[in-house]
Amino acid sequence: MLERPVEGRVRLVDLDDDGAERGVAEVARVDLPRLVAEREREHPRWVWDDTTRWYPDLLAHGVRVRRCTDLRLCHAILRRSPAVGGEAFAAADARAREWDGLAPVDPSPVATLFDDVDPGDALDPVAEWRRQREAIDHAGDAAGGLALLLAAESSGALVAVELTHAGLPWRADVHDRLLVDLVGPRPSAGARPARLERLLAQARAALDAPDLNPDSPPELVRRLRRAGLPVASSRSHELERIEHPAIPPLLEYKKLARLLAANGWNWLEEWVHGGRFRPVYVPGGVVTGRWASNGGGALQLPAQVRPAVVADPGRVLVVADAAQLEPRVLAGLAHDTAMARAARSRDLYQAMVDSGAVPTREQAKYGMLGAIYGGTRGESGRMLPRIARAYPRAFELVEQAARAGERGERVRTLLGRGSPQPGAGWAAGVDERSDEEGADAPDESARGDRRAWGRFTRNFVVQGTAAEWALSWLATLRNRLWELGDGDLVDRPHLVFFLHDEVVVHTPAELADAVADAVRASAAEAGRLLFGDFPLDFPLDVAVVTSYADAG
DNA sequence: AATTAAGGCGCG
DNA sequence: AAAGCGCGCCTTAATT
Repeated sequence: MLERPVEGRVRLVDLDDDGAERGVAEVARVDLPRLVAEREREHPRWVWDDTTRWYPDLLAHGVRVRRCTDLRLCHAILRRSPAVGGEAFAAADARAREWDGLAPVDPSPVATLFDDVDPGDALDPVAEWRRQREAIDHAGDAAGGLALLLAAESSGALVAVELTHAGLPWRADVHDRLLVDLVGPRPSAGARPARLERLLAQARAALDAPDLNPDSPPELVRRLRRAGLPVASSRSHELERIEHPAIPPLLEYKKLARLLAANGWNWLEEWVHGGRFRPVYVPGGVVTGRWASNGGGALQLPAQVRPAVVADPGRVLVVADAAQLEPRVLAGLAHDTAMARAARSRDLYQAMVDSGAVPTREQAKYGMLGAIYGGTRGESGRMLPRIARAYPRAFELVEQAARAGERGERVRTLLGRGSPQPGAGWAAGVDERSDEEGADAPDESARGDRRAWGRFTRNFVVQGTAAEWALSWLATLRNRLWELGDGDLVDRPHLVFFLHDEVVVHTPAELADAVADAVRASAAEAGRLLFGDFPLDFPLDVAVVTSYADAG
């Protein structure tokens, strides 16, 4: 257990499995990396308040740790866990509640450990660790799942910092050439590149609007209507259905303007340094347990710029993504053997067709997505009865999650992550039907609120459990990759990108096959961790490439 | 001048 | 094509 530094010294408390103190050491914070490296040989589990406050500096000193408990992330899970009475857990005493407010820090090395005042300084990690262990001990049937979840979440915290440390290999010269080829040379600040000017001139001429600002949606809608085009918005997919000479240049302008705003030269200057893109990943940043990211839009890297992600000389990228992860997870979650049978095929959707459940692959896909997201209209809605008939257990699971949400109840993932309580004022008016005012409008909107929340909880159980599979995959893979090489983290095969159901590993070329094997073995292991012996496959699409753009 | 909301679109 | 879920972040418009 590492405790926050006081006057430049860090206390290190040795705890045994029962939580008893075996000893205490103190070390100057500048000597901490060396001490951690020494103790790491015994493979301890490091317990600390928050990985973002400790690990960047350790990595900067070349120290990688095998496992940890991140009290901040574990606290966040437990306080929402129905199995441990989350609210009661957090409210146990004022001290416990203070952990609610602890925010991760931006993991620029150096700054973190050495800030004069840190909200974490007031917290007692030993006490919190004991509270958490006690909460799990009293979680009954849910204890095993929660323990696995907390371990996986903590391992994810290590991966997140390692991803930032290593960075995604990024060729600024390739990116620049790509931009120049698309829009022309970089103009002076504030000006439009040549290609955009040409497209805009065409659109302005066709609309007879010489001063049109195409970046203002309200103005664009006004101008289009004035030209006789009955549009409700300026969204591209709506414009695509219109036949008019202004539309093609406008659509092309929007596409390129978007690329330039999100991933143009400004982005390149701000986010790529020394041949690496280093976004900040935020484990647990999404309610469902998915990661979020901070800065640079890491989880929205457009396919358009992926050619710039290029392995270093002598290295390759191993890109792997889990095929049709959410339906497979749902099959396991619901113990739906018919669906699991389809999930044993490489292409789950085609297998649904082959078994006679639905007529076409497209319909299988939309039907399944509709079941998971709560679609009611279009092809999704039409397929639901077939899905319900062919896969009753899976269907019933998501239906129950939706109904629970509509009642304002909480749902949980396989390992026990709980959905949030609907906010104050949620579905207001629905219980006030006795009011003789009889306001219909609040009732209507309350019903809409309930349905929407039901779609959220329906999706929560699937997306959240898929996130647990992905975390388990990541945690297992991290350890296997470490064993494949020698030296520092970035000298070995190491993770450089993670995107919900997809990973990118940067590796010496000669280890590519071993990495591909490790990626697949880790996926199988994640399936066993979550679903035990239930027969379920998690096939991956794996590509060994020089550039990210060449995968998939 | 600074902050928030809205519209839009990229990713899974 | 969108449909149904979850995000981050850009620009412009509205509000404080």
